[in-house]
Amino acid sequence: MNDHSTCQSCSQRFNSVFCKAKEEYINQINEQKICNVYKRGQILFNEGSYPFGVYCINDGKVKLSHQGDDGKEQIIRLLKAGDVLGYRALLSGDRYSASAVALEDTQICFIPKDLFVSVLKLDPGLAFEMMKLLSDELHRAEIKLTHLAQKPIRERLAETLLFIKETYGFEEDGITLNVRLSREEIANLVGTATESAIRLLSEFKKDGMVELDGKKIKIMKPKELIRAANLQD
Amino acid sequence: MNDHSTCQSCSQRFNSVFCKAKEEYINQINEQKICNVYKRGQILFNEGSYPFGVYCINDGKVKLSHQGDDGKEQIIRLLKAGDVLGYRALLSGDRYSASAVALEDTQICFIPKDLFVSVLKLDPGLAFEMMKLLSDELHRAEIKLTHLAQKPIRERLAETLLFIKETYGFEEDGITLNVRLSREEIANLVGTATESAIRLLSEFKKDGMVELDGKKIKIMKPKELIRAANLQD
DNA sequence: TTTAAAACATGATAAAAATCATGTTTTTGG
DNA sequence: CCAAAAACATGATTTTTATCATGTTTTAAA
Repeated sequence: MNDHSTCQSCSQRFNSVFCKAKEEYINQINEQKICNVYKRGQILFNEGSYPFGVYCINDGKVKLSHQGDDGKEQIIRLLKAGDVLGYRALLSGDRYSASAVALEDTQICFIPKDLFVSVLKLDPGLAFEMMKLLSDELHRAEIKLTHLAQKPIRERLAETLLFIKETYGFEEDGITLNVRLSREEIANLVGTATESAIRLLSEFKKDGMVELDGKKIKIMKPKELIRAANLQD
Repeated sequence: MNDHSTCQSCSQRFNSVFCKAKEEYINQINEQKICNVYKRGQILFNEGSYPFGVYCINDGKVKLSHQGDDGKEQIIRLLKAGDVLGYRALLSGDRYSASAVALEDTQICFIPKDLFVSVLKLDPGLAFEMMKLLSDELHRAEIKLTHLAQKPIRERLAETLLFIKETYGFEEDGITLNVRLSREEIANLVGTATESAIRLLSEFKKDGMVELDGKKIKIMKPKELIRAANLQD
């Protein structure tokens, strides 16, 4: 568990969008921040409600998901220590368009809206990092959008497993994905029916690319998985 | 055709991301901007090349599209007068991840990278508007992503027609979409095969929702089209 | 203006993916 | 620890969508 008693000493400080922010503003943020622990499954905020600030993950994992028109969940982002969330709605002046739920017990600091916005206007370093973050997210979303439109589910599942690896890495053994997601959540990340995700995971297992032990997924043949994802870029 | 002899007097100035930028910086931009006319079909920039600045549309229409892994185009944005493009790659420090092509004869000003970035760092008004723009684009991309994953093609086509209407509006008659897109382009906007887009447009015509005259598309029953799009949000 | 190419249209077929059905296993709350 | 619920798994079926094939119309260049 990381030290997050103060923002100044926070282990994630230079691993976050605040990396270039001036000491002076970090101190201000430190004074107004509110730290909290969210249990697995707890909701940080709900689609449709108003943002009162941004959330900064100190330790843990969070999923961000849209509710589709028919009620089906679409997971649009996976977040980890150092990641910030809740800024999209805040900057657009909207309600939240997605819900955030802790995937495991998670420590999160909350920074009030007014403070965040005022610092953003005063500190070009933070503002620029924020723009970079938004640009990167936009890029990721556009790539995903293209793949959803053009790639078959098998390739998208392989890509999703690689994406989970990129985001959360492996456990100590170096092959087990370091997060516990249900098959349904994997399907909602891929953008497919739960049964299809289950079926294809079984196929991947039969092909020896992965090993499945409940929610533990081991990547046995990363190169073949990359091939199965059929990534050009 | 709009006056774009100077940025100060540009008809799109307060209709763009520069609306809150300080006069002083607008003057600087005015001195370094380069105006150009692109003919229909001409390329502004190509996926994979490096950004040297941002483009500001004074008059005309532009499409922004990804090349999918198998070479299939995916149109990710439609742009019009007042819109800026090329900022995503520039802010991320990447190459362009999409290509921009003029959909009709289009007047565009080019603002060099160094100037744009320095003004962005000096002018919080511009920076904040930029963040808003990025946030709105991210929102749009995430909604589209969810719909691609969850909605049938018929609904997505209806939604796309409504989106085209929102973006480019109608001709003087108040019912004809004010842009000429090929069936293939419409398909690449919806994220489907060209034949499917053609087939469903014919269906919409049979249902009396639209009228088709070559590339001219008339929206006859907007309310039914909204219903066909099955939009909850 | 003519003519070749591109775009459009539509039917037939094939492939992909969702849904439905059913049984098994794992989780979880009392 | 046990029972109920949830999650997982897999086969069968249906629906959706893409692909293939072919003919027509439009567009654009010589």
